[in-house]
Amino acid sequence: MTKKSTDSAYQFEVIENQARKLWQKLKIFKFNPQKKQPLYVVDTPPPYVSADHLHSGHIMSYAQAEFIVRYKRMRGFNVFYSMGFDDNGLPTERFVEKKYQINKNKISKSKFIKLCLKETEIGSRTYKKLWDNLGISVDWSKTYSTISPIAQKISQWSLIDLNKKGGLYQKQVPILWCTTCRTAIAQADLEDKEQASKMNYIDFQGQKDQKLTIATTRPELIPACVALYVHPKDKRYADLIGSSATPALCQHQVPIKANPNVDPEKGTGLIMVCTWGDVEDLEKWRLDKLPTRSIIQENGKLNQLAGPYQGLTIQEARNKILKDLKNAGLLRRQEKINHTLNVHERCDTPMELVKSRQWFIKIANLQKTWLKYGRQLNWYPKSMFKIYQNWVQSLKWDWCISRQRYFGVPIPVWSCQKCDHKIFAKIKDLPVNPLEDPAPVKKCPGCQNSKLQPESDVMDTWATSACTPFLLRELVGKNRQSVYDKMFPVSLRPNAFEIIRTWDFYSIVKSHYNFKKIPFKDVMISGHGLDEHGRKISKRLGNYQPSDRLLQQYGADAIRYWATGASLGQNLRFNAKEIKKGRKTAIKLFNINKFLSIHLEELSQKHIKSISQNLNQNKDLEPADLWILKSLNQCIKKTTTAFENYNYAGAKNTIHDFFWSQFADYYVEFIKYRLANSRLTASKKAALAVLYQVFFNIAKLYAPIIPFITEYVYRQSFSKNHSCESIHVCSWPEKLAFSGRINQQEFNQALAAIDEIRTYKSKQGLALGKEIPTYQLKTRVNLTKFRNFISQVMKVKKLT
RNA sequence: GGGCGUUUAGCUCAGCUGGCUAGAGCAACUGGUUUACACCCAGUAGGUCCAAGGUUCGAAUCCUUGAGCGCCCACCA
Repeated sequence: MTKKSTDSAYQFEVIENQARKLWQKLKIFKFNPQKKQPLYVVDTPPPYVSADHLHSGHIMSYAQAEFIVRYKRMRGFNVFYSMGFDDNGLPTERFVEKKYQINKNKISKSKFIKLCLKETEIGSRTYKKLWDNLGISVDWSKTYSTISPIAQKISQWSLIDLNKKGGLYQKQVPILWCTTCRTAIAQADLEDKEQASKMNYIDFQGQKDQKLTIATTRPELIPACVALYVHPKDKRYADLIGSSATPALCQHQVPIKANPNVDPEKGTGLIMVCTWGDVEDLEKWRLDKLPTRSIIQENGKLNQLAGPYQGLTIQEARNKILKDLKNAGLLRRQEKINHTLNVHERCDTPMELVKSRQWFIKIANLQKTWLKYGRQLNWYPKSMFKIYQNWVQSLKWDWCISRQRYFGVPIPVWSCQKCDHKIFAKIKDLPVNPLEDPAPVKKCPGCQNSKLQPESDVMDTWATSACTPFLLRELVGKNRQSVYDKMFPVSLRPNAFEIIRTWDFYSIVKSHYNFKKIPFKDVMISGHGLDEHGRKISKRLGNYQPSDRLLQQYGADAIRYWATGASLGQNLRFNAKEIKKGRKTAIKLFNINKFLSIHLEELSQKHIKSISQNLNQNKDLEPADLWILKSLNQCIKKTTTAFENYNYAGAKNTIHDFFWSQFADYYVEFIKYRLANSRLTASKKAALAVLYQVFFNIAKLYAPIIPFITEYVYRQSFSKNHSCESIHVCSWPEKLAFSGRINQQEFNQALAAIDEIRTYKSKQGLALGKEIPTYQLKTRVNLTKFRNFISQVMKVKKLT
């Protein structure tokens, strides 16, 4: 008993460690495919292992989804909750390049891949530790990584199948290109970035020595100019249509054409079309079958067509040509402007259009299909469908899935060098790497040529992660056929809003081609974690605390509690006070548990057994008991509805109100005088039974949100009388049956009377427990019924 | 230019399909060792619910218009 001073205070380290060990030992979260209960399959976003700065935002979004997982588990679902890691593709490669200050082109492929694998190993360990500490209830025997053989196999299968269904093609076209990463990229990989630039007004040479002024922000593309355009009704230029011009500092001639899309108001009304400066150029080039003068190479440097600018980078060429134009007197004027550029989200490099041979999945002209699927999903919150819709409607390009990179899933194809016939790998051989493995046939089935070229490109990392809805069941295996079949489509896809246009959208694309089905039923979208000022958390700003330090400082329960602070889809500011509120809640539960156990200690096993029984036979319940039970039932109903709608924030608010304002601050105070009786009266027994039942249910309601302290409470006070190994596999609370009726309004008057006396004592500077001889109530209350109750609770000898 | 979200107490936010005097936590102030808890308890003060108009017996809540903030998309000659 000398240890009492340390034992009697709440120490989250001890409590949380105990719970972690218990869950591990009992394998509470292990998926059991043999269970009869309905399945609930969660398609958790596999985090990029290359994130080396985990912060409150990561904690927030994974915790929010996990509240639902724990709730569903208690609801009796057979929950499948696995964790994957997304470790292939550009994010990882960029991370490795930055960390080791290298460039993929200056290191051997095998060395580079080795480094990538090393970093992904480190990354996944970091994440696993964080998730364990946070109490993310994953079945760790069901993990995958997107570079693992099983993921490669499914990803390659999906692609081959998609090809059979006509969704795949290879083509040499101008494509979005990143000159830093030296790979093709997709529309979804672009990001907006505002940049200061200059609008340059430059004179081209017309046929009759006229000066034709064009405006451009990209003068380095002048050597790539293939035509000039005016609006057909623009009087200023009407006589030019059909003639030609010579771009500034160039020798070649370009035609002057008319197109109604040209806005006479913008610039000079005379525009240059280059191959290819932007999407507009591309359209006119296609439409009018213009010649190609492509000057930007894959490495971002200019080629021989650029003449004196050959070998320069885009920026160098821009500076030099502006200087030359100025010297030649062809630069009329410059205007400073701010414009938004499309940049590659991984490296901030402005996107270029470069002609290149790539693999595509057909998505661009199927908007209606994608919207149809989108409407079939249950979006939580509903408004997130709009983001999806918005994106689908803005699709311009087919999905370019080939990347000229190293660390990814290979495209499982060989091409005949003679007739370009495509030979796909055999399904039974997957996963394959065409660069290392033999082709499935010796000769081209088309022309009998024996020279087969292995594909060297890898896939966009999203092309693999988009397969997770049908990858998860592979972790269970086909020998569990009945479960395997039911695991797709999955029940829930939880993710942050910024990957709706990538992960969610691409998953729908894959699922459409491969199965003609929606990939998931419910989508739960989370917001962002922000810093305390509402700014986006970024490594560059350093405006965050590392997640492991947060956990050490506050404990997992407290931080999880904070994560309930944003309603679904909303951003959440970091707020240390809100975390402390979580800790206070844990402390309160800890202390009430202590209060309960002190009273349970006095009882015999037989009596404890009896108070853990149903209350519907108990004839001794008093008004306060009935009031709290009725209130608990309302709380259970409201909390359940909230969780059913993925509204963990509403659930928390409901439980919080009930627990603090009604249970802790009132009910526990109301029964103290009954418990103080040294004899085990019927009244005392009733109070203990209600205290026991209500507190048990509160612990269960809180369990999905603060799993550690609730597990502690369960082990301490309830597990002896209930068969569940852990509170997290106990059944979710349902409406309690009890005998007796209560007039809620009448009882509310008694509560008002108690408040009145509390205020009086407080204003008099009296302790609440101080006995006062007499008090005259102003509140109208049925005293014949409640005199004894009020005067006992408030220690008033004579109440009138 | 288009879309989405947001605006409620000093701060961070709840307020569902319109209905009793608009709530919580923190901060401030006053008081209190009360047999679970000083990591506590009780109380006090603090709000033209962004603005204007409309619907209604009644609006923080619904409609219209506008403003501020944040995000996404488009344009970037």
